[in-house]
Amino acid sequence: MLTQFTQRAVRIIKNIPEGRVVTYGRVAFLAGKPGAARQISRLLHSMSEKHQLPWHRVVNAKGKISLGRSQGYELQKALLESEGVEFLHNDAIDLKIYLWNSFDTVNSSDPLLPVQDF
DNA sequence: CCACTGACTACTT
DNA sequence: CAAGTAGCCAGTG
Repeated sequence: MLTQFTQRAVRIIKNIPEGRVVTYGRVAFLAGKPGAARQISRLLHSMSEKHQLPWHRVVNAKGKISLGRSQGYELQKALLESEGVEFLHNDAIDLKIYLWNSFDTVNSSDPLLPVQDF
């Protein structure tokens, strides 16, 4: 039996558009449990295959990939780059450009329009 | 029920 | 910037 939080998180992750990313904390926040970022990683670990989640579109708050080299770092980076996500010199993604807010697509003609943080 | 573990985060040194 | 700390809470045993 999955918790409501988990179900919401799964739905949110499945809605991340191609070429955009979200942070663990953001997913937790949108799922109703701010600060429960760690549960998202656990969720991805155990359910990404079963629910066909775009797990590679989830990165940490620094805009970096949290996977180790032996855990799929290269694969995640390759998948993101194939969707058009660009990495900076320090292997980080510019969240001002690629972070998906779930709200910024409504009135935006440009999907890459920078989102404001608050 | 208790203890422990995370692909995390924000805050403080 | 690096390192430490304290929250976080679903799974697992």
